[in-house]
Amino acid sequence: MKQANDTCDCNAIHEDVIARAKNMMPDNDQFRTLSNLYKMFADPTRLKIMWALSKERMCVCDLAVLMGITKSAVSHQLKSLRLLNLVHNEKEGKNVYYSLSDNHVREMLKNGFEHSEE
Amino acid sequence: MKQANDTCDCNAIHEDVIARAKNMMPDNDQFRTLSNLYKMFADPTRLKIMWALSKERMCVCDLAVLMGITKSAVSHQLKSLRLLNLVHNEKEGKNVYYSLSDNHVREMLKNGFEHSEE
DNA sequence: ATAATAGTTGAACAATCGCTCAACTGTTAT
DNA sequence: ATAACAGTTGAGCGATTGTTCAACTATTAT
Repeated sequence: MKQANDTCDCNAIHEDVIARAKNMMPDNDQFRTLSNLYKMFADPTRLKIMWALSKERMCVCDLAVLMGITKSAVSHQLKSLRLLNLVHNEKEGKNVYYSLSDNHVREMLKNGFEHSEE
Repeated sequence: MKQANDTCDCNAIHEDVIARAKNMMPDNDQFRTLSNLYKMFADPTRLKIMWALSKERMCVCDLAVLMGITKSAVSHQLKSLRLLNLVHNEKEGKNVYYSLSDNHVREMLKNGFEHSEE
């Protein structure tokens, strides 16, 4: 029996099933990209930040007080969110105001909370 | 000026904003639970496994061949998914067949891929 | 009985993550 | 100018994560 893959440690049991799946399967980059998006929602702090911003525009200090962590911690998380274009910021004097980038993020949050209430 | 929180290192700049948010804010457990759900989607391997199972019921070996990793790695990930009730399994002889638990998971995947194509 | 295969499990390891701390920039007030 | 404050950044840390490896159970075939 043939080994279907270099790194896998077993034989293909249902070759037809595997072939069908392989045919439709999105490429690795798509999985990686999508998992990186979900990663942003996979931490309570970031989730809380996004929830807060979905309600109202806030500056870094507001968020820090609300979450009970340092400005630095908030800023680090905001940077990750910014890199994935989930939030954007506007500087006004000494303050930097953050808000959600678009309604898609808001929708993902809403769906999530609706599901978790089921 | 008063320090609004023990662990935070700054003063409340917009107390009204913070108060409003605090009022509506889901409790920490909800954020934690929801982030744990998203965590399952936050890894390329698990994402691929769920995508595959959204197409067809598969045994562990099928998945291992399809992903090009060991049965053990697949099994570990399936355990995490099982614990959150995202997949369920049926033993048949030597094989254990996995499928998605419900259409909600399928929908989350679909939404994700649709968004990542934008 | 024995061997072979499917799958699970726990230990171990490298890699990644989230936070704190300290140092820094930039803006405002004195 | 100087001080105070908002925010960012990078190093460092403890904790978590994903994988491999080896040992194990359970089922099937010889």
